[in-house]
Amino acid sequence: MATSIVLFTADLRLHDHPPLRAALAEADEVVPLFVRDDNVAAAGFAAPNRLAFLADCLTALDAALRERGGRLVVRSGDVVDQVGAVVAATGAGAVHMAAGVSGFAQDRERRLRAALAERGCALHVHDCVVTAVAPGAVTPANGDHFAVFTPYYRRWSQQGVRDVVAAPRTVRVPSGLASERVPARADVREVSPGVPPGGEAVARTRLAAWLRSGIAGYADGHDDLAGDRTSRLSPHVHFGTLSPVELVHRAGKTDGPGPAAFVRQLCWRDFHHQVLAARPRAAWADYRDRQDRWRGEDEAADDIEAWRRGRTGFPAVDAAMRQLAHEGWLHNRGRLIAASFLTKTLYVDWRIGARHFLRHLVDGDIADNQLNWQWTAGTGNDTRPNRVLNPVLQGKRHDPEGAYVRRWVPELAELAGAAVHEPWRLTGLERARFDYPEPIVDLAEGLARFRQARDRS
DNA sequence: GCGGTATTAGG
DNA sequence: CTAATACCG
Repeated sequence: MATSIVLFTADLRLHDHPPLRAALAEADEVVPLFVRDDNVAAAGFAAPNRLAFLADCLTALDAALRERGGRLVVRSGDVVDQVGAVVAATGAGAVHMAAGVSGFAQDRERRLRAALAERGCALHVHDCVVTAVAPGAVTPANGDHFAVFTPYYRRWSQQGVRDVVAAPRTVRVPSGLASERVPARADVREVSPGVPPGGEAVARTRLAAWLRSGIAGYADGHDDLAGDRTSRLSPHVHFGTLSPVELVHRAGKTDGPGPAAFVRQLCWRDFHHQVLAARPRAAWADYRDRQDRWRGEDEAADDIEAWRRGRTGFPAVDAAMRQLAHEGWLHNRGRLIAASFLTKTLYVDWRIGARHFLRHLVDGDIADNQLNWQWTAGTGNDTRPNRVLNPVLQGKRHDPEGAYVRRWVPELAELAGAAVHEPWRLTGLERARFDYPEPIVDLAEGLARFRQARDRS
């Protein structure tokens, strides 16, 4: 009786799952395996908010497998050792998994391939599970990857995506195979209070609601901080409880600017994945070295601490930082404002900001987070690397009524309208009533510092 | 078919 | 300012 293993990583779903489909097609019994990989924690990647969401995803995956006659097998340790142990216990002839793009994922694939070859077990790595279009599937004429988004977007759109694969009706799992208890969200401590529930069922319900009543307004509404009119699907896409291929198909079914803008954002995600796949070092090193001499933890300790705590004195920045800490999620416009302020105005190393975001974001993704930070810092793929976002103007433009600031900065909740964006304009007596910090930096001085630093290069 | 160069366009 | 491509010798 043939047995295959499906190693789940960032693809915690049963719908549109080619590795699972392939395993079921070739084997009588399949081991759906998740390894809580020690190396993930060792790489500093095990943040409470993500662990809590991950626990939900695994619980839901186990439940969905049980509805189909199977179950999830959970192990802990080094992923290569654990897969090897399951191969030894079951005599499995093949392991199926999704391709990853990071240096971590590429290394994991290499190590698995070598270890499984010794056991006479095949490793099948499937593309288009984590991304809609595989990294390297479209390339420029002279190069291994696209460095500018728009040409990539054109080619990506022409390329199209593979068909959606149906979820299996039954999954037969070998009996007697040891598994740890599936982790529960309650096991995780120090989770932000607003972290949403995870899991494929929740994700699919949310997707259906988004397609029915959210996506049509996305082109107009995506930058509206207070309106909160984005999909909020990013955690589900990050953990793979939603398939980007399925998202492209289902969002693309309807015409109009909303669906097109949404699919374009999915393309941004693939774009960053193909950059990182070709340049894994860009996770922590400048994609383009612009000779920046960023300020670090020592030189800018007070500024960095104020930024992290949401006490910079710039309401739009502080609202964003507090939303991040509370929800483990942040509106995209809030990410841009907070990141531009740290890197361009305070001239602090983008890695410090990227690390803080990774500590909190449920959707914290090595490709998207790091390359978006590089984009903002001007070391990445922005074609205008010197762009600086003014946090006051950004606040007035994207939160014109000030409702977003009042929601997240209660010290300013009594101020009406757009006045919340400039609390320093109040008279001394009024200001004394609000326990809110003075701006930690003069925007003009910050701009001058940045220009001076960049002009040296 | 290649390498250099002009053109276009870019979150 | 520069990637990507169209163009040309």
